[in-house]
Amino acid sequence: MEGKILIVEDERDIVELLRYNLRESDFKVDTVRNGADALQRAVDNPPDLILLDLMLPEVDGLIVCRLLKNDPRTKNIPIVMLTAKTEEQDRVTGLELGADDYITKPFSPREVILRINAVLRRLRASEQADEENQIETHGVTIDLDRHQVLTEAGAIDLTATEFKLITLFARSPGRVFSRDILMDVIWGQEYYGIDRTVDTHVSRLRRKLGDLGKHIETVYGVGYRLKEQK
Amino acid sequence: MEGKILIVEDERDIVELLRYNLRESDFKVDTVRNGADALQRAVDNPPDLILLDLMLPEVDGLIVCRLLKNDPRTKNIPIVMLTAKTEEQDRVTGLELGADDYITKPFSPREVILRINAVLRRLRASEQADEENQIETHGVTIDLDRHQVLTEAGAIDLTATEFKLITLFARSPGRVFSRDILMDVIWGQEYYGIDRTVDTHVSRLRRKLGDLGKHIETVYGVGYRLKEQK
DNA sequence: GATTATTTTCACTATTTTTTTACGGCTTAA
DNA sequence: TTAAGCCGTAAAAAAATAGTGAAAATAATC
Repeated sequence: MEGKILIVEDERDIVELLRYNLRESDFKVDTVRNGADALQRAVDNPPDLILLDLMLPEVDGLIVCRLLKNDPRTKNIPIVMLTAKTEEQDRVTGLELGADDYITKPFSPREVILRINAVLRRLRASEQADEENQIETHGVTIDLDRHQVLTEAGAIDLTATEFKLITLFARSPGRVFSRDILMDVIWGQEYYGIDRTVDTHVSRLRRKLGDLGKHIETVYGVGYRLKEQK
Repeated sequence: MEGKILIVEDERDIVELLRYNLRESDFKVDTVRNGADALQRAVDNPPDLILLDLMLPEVDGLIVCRLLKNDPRTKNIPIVMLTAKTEEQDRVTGLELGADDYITKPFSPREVILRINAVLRRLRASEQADEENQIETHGVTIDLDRHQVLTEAGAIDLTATEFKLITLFARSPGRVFSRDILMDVIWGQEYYGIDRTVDTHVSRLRRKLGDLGKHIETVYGVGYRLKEQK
């Protein structure tokens, strides 16, 4: 048994599609059709993960997400939001309200399964490693609050993209990130770009970072990684 | 080669437009003109992605989509639907069932390519994140996240092909892989090379791996295998 | 609304990997 | 033992991938 998923969705067809495929993948499935029931069920019978539609009747999915994340009894349950493409534009902010991932419609069952697994695994991994607002590596400090990289020589300012990159690298030193993953994590699912773009950012990042930049390694044919410090 | 695309579309002009542009972008293209053929072809000669017109003669594209997603042999093939703008309104709900993306007509070839790449990338990214990340054998660890083989003496860096090889071997210790199978698994079925190529990679792999390399055995007249550890 | 900063794309070069070639040595079966 | 088919591997050739300056496109800011 992989875990228990609570689906919060009002369209029957989608519920059925998801239910069927999640069961195939050994998840236990529970469903409710509106936000009020979701809150209730999450407390009474807490799932391991909630699949939450952004467009719900009555109470908006975003509100539900916020309420779940504000309630100490449910705040630790990961939430994956289902959003329609057209909505996405203005509402991506939903992610900032505590959701752990989002999937844009239309989506294939396969993609849903993969993302759920990814979120659950990420959660397990981070359960031990507590979130910090500073990351130290190779003698420099990445300060997430200040949005700066602090070195002996002084502070280095980075653009938003560059900062996301170095933060991602520094959180998992030694781990290789493919360009696919980088685009997915940093630019999001809706990004249609070419991978030379990633190279350009890495290139500038290396230059700006000076010594730390030398520790960003290219893994030919695979991606990039930050050298682990010894 | 980027991948193989199956176009399901009855209008010749559109087929030609798509075929030409996809080939330009290094996709292999296969086409059928109706739903029944699509189902058949998807099983017989599975593509990496299906471009499916919503308006098909006889069987509606939506039905085809559902059938494809319900058949275990084809359910994992991503589907991008082609829809006319006017249809979109009333049928968006249906589209949300199982497809991975949709494109509204009229569309520019460039947009189609970008979207196809994005869908394929998204799946690759999720898949990659989903992998097991370590294999232990003969006292060394193959770390998939780091893309390195870790030994007591230190980390060994391998090229992409070498790494695929040792990973394949290590996942099935004792099993013999013929050169044909290796080429199929590692290079893909479209590849026509000579078997000396495989030897060259194995040769370099053995050298780079040191002690572990000694455990890669040649099975004369058959192929290679990684010795099972006792 | 203009200006500035950032991001993305493009074009080209540099680098690294992969494939092929060529040939000597090895293994096996009769 | 020996011939015929296999295999190993240097080295060259070909292909693939990565780096990067600069231009173009976007986004952010004043």
